[in-house]
Amino acid sequence: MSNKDIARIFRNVAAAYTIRDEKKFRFQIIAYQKAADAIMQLTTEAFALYKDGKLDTIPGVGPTIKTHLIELFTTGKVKHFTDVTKEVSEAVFPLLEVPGFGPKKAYRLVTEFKLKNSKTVLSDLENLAKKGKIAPLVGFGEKSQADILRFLGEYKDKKGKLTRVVLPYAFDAAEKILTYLKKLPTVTEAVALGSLRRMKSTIGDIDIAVASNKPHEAISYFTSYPLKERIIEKGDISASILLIGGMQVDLMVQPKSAFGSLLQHFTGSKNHNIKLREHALKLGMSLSEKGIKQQMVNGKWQMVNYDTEEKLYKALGMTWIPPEMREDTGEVELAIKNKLPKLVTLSDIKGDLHIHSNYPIEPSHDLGNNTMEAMLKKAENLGYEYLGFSEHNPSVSMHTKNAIYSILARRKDKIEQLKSSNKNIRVINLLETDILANGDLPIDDKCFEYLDATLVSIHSVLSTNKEDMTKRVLAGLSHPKAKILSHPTGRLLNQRPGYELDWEKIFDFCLKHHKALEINASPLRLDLPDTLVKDAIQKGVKLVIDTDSHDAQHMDMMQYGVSVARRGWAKKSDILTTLSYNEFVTWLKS
DNA sequence: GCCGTTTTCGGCCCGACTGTTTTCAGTCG
Repeated sequence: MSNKDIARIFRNVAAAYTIRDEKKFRFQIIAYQKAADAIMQLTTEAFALYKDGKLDTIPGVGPTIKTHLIELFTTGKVKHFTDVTKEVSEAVFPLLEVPGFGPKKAYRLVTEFKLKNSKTVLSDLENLAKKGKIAPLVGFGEKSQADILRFLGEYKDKKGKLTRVVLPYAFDAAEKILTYLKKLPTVTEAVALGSLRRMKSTIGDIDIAVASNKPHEAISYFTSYPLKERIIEKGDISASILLIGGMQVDLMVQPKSAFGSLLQHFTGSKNHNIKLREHALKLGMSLSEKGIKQQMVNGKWQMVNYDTEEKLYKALGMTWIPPEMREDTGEVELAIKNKLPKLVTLSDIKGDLHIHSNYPIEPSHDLGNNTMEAMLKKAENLGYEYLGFSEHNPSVSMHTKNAIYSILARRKDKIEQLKSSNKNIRVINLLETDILANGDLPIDDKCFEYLDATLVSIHSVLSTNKEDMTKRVLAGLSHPKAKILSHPTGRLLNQRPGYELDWEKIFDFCLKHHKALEINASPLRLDLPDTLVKDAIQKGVKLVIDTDSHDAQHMDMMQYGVSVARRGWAKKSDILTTLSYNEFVTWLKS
C-alpha cells in the first residue's frame, strides 16, 4: 500500500462524502483532502510510520484517520470507508481523474446510465456522448456534451495539466508568452507565477499575472496568442489557453494598484493561500486576489489594495515569505514571529564539484563535451572560487589495475598542471565513483592516492530493496575518501522515481562520519528532492549543490539546485560549497 | 475530522468562469 494508493483512497472518500451530502460533510471532505495532500508530500512511506508508531506526526491525520490507517494496514481495508462509498458505483472514481469532472457530475452520469465498470467507464461515457445521449439530460446540453467529449479526448492525450514538464521547458514557454504580452502598451507588468515562481521540480501549468487598467484588452490579446491550440476559458479578468504542445496557461489581470495582491494569490500554493486567508479572518480581515477587506470604524467593509507583496504580508502582520517556501509547511507561523530562515542564494555559491570534462579517462559511463580548460574558464565567468573535476571512474572491465593507476596518475599530473597555471580559480581533483551492487567501489585504495576525494553514486542495479540499498550506499560512503553521495535518490523526473533509502540511517551516518549529500542541480534530476533537503538540514546534515555538467553550458543550471535548497529551507551555512576554498578543503579532509 | 499566539470548543478561504439556468450549481485553483 503506497502513499499514492492511500491518497487516492482518501480522495475517493472525500468524493463519496461530497456526493452523499456536501453541506453536511463539508469539513470531513476538507479533512480527507488535506490528509491526502499531506500523505503525498511525505518523504517516507506511511506504512513505515505506522510500524514506528508515528502516524500522528502526519499533519492532517488526527485520532479518527489514524485509526482508519491502522485498520487499512492491518486488514487491507477500512469498514468506515466501505460504508461511506457503498452507494457510489466504483465507475465514478476513474472519472474524477479527468479534468472537468467533479464528484457531482461523475456521479450524475454514472447513475443516469447505470455504469458499473470502472475499467470501461471512460470509453462507455465517450460512446454515450458520441451518440448524443448526454445532451437531453436535465442540466446538460449540447455544449456540455461536446465539452465532455473533449475532456475525455484530452485526458487520453494527456494534454493540459496532466503532463508535468521540467523547469527549463516551462521557463522557455513562459518567457515567450511574457515577451508577447509585454508588446501590448496597456500591459504595464507581466510575470510568471504559480509553481514556476515557487520553483517546484516539475510544472503542470503556467500562471501569468498581468497589470493593466484595460483587462478586456489584455484578455483578448492573450487569447489571440499565436501558439495556442484553443481557448479553454475567457472571462472579464482571467482566461486560460491550451498551447500547441499541450501546456495550459492561466492568466489573470488586476490594476497596478492591486498587483501585489495578485502576485501573492497567483504564486500560491493553494494551501499557503488558505493559511493566509484563515489568518486574515482571525485578524478580522478577508483576503483575496483583489486585496484585503477590512471593517472600518463606521462598520462598513472596505477593500484595501496592495501594489507590492511586501506591503500585503506586512498588513497581515508578518514578514515577506520567499516564494519557494510557500507550501504551508510552517512558513506562515515563522513569518508571524519574524523568524524565517535566511535562505541560501545563487551568489553565495563559491564552487561546483561535479564536473565532467572530456579528459580521456576511459570511463564506465559518459565523458563530458569540453576540455578541463573550457570548464575552468566557464567557472571563472560564473565568479567561482573553485571547481572540482569528477569524471566517472575508469571502466574496470576494459582495463587492468595497472592501466587504471596510470590513467589516474596522468590525470593527476594534468590537474596539478592546471592548479599551478590557473591563478584565478582553485582546482579540486575528484572523481565520480560507482557504488557496485555489493557496496564495493570498483577501484582500489591505490587509485584514491591520485585523488583529493571522491563523489560516490549508484548507476546500476537500481531495483534493490530499501534495506539492501541503504547498506550498499553506506558501504560505498564508508571509504575515507568518499565524501559526497551524488544524486542520492537516483530519480529522473518524469522517467523513474528513484530507489528507496532509509534516510534516518543515511543522515546519521553523514553526521557521524562527515559526509555530505549532493543536491544535483540538473533539471532532470533535482536530487536530493526538496522535501528530503528539509529533513536533512533539520538533522544538521551538510549539503553541496552541483550541476553534474557534461558541457560548459550546463554549469548555468546551478540556479535550479539553489532553488531546491531554498525549497528545503536551506541557509548558507547548510551548504558546504558556500565555504571559501580553504574552509572547504579542510572539510574535505575531515 | 482536524486543530490551537483569542479557542480542548467552535471554528473551518475566496473568487472566477461556464453552462444551463432566470438565480445557480459545479469545477477550478
